[in-house]
Amino acid sequence: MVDETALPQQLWDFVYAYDAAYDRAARSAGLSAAQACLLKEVVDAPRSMSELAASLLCDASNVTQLVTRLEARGLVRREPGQDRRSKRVAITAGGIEMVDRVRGAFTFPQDRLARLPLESRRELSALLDAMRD
Amino acid sequence: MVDETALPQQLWDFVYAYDAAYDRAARSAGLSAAQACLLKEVVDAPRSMSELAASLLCDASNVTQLVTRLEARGLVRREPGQDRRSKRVAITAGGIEMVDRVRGAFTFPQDRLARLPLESRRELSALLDAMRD
DNA sequence: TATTGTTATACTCTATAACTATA
DNA sequence: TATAGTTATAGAGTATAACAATA
Repeated sequence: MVDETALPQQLWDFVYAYDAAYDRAARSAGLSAAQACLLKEVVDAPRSMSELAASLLCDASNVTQLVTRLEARGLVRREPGQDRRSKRVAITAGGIEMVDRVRGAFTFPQDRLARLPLESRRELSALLDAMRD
Repeated sequence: MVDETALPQQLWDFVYAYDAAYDRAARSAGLSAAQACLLKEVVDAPRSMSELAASLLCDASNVTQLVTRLEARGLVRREPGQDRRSKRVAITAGGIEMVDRVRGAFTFPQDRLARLPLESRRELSALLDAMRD
């Protein structure tokens, strides 16, 4: 376990800025970050509601609402699943276009990263290096 | 500008997991992530409402509500600012204790990072290295 | 009984617009 | 007029609990 004290405050700042950048990209496409995340999860293959809850780290009832909103906009489709209880969420052409838009709008928060003290960037690099082994 | 296509999907996964870890830590202390972030901003020195809006990257009206909730729980205090329009948000002893609790509960999502392909970790390291110069 | 998903509900986050008080 | 902050409002994200249908 990596000690928390070894993590520079600036690493959190970087994550925060990265997150905000993603949020901006999603919003520029007319989506919330949560909606964009869900679309990304189903862009390659359909997923069941429970699979989505697991990978999005949220409750199933939340997925229900997210999917309902996305379905109302024609970006995903509920399809019958394996047994008659489960459903698969499949992306539509419109949904794929949205994913592409978000990707295109995303810009790496280089300015924030560049503002990190040398020391912090070194620490982060070292942290990653240590994990290679 | 760093090209978006150079960023591995796994980098986003890492950021996502890091963010979720912070959220868990905050919740284990009975705070939302947004509340914990605000407390962190005022832990060293009082800040005005508008300063908080700027550093939290959100609207001032949002800060008003966050501070109102935190103040109701005795974690921050509104103090008179420079002129009679502005206010400073100061942390209380209870607020400091909360920040410490969140810090103590935060655990680095090492498992996720360890799951990154070597290739991705190398790319991230390289990205950081390149920015040193 | 256990699992999959939904519904009802409540709280928080967030922004926009309109507002008050002060500068 | 401009600035700091608040209030009113609305939409979205989120979880808990209770529920229906299926296994």
